[in-house]
Amino acid sequence: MTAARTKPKPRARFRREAPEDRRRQLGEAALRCIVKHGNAGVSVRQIAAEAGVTQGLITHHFGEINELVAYAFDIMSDGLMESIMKAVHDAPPTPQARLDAFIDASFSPLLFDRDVLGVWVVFWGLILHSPRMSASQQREYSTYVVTVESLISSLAEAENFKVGDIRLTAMAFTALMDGLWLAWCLNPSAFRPEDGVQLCRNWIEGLRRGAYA
Amino acid sequence: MTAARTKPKPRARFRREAPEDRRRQLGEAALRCIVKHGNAGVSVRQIAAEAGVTQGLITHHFGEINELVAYAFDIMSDGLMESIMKAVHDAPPTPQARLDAFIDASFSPLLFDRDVLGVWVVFWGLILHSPRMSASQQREYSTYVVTVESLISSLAEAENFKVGDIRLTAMAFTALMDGLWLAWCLNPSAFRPEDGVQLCRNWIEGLRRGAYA
DNA sequence: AGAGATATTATAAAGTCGTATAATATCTCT
DNA sequence: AGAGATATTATACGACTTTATAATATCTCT
Repeated sequence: MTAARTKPKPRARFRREAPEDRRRQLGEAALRCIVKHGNAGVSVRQIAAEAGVTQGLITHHFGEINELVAYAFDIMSDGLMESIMKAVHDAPPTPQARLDAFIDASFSPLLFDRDVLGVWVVFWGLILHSPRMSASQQREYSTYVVTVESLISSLAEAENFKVGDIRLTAMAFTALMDGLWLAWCLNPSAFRPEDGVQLCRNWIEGLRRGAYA
Repeated sequence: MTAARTKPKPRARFRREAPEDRRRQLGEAALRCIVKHGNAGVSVRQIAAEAGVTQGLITHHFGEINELVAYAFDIMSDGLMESIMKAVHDAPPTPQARLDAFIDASFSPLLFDRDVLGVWVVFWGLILHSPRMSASQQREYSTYVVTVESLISSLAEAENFKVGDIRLTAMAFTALMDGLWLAWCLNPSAFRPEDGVQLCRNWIEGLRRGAYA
């Protein structure tokens, strides 16, 4: 035999990175894959390719792929929450201005985005079938609602109107915003983001007029 | 050769059915698979097994699997819409009673159901990536909003209050209900269905008080 | 500079996926 | 009752999936 029958493929060069860095890279690659292909993007091979590494690395860092996806969810929800909170923080310190900033940020192109919903829809699907994902979602939802509660009750105090059950009311407002987000992303020609902002303001106006007392 | 090397498997007996019947059977089998396994349930083999037929039948009746899924979406949305409209139709013919019936039906166990949301989440994921699915969704959403518009404007007329943009307002109410549905299904301990009904009534109360004029 | 730790690659195994093909059983119609 | 139409089965193929394994390159530390 003149030529080697087995050609030992030359091993690719690679950088060795800290586990936490690599985990984050993989998580972000996962998000990009989900944006591009939806549920079909949740695949060890695709994510590894997107991150520019081999598949074994995912097994090594996360064990099973579900763990990676749950981690990606945490990255994503932390990021969104952070950008909203930044907007609130940067607003003038009046209850009205802070609530407006919250609404505006929610309907800004950063959040009010088909790609973002695409990722969330995939997560919702997993949450319904995985306790691990469900736990992450409950944490996320809870902190979100608490924030809304606080914004609303500050406004109520400042303007001296009554709200019956603050927690339920905050969940209603959250639901309204999520519902508008969903409807617009599924069908962007239905209304404009500004219309969504206005509808939220109308809801607040109902609150002022005592509809939730 | 004494024994036959190839054992020709005896062909299974089967009933030959009208195409429209078979299509519906396959569509309903698809829905059951999606309920059971979420996105993972969308599979030619699984659906065929669920329907008790072989895979080729799906190709034969639908060409590609996406077509079957779109058909399943139509079955499902028609069914839900029909059950809501029945409730409205059975209510006393006053605007208030009809709107209440609409709300109550939306929060009844038939609709306010994790399994139902599970199916919709899968559909949403497909809608975002498939023009075919998107077309079906737009039809569905449009008829839904028109219904809400009609219920709201009847009430406004009867009680003599003003609504600025009926269409946008109807979309807000739709969004609120969808958002509550989503939140509750993802986390059923967050609130009770009755709370959801109350929050919708509060929204209507805001409408009455002119918050959307 | 050399050794130990481990992050990373390469590769294989077993299974599922969607679609295409040809054979055939079932039904309808005359 | 027999023939034609077609709904249905069985099977094959190639691409993709997840997970497991052993070999190895890279880095850190002394």
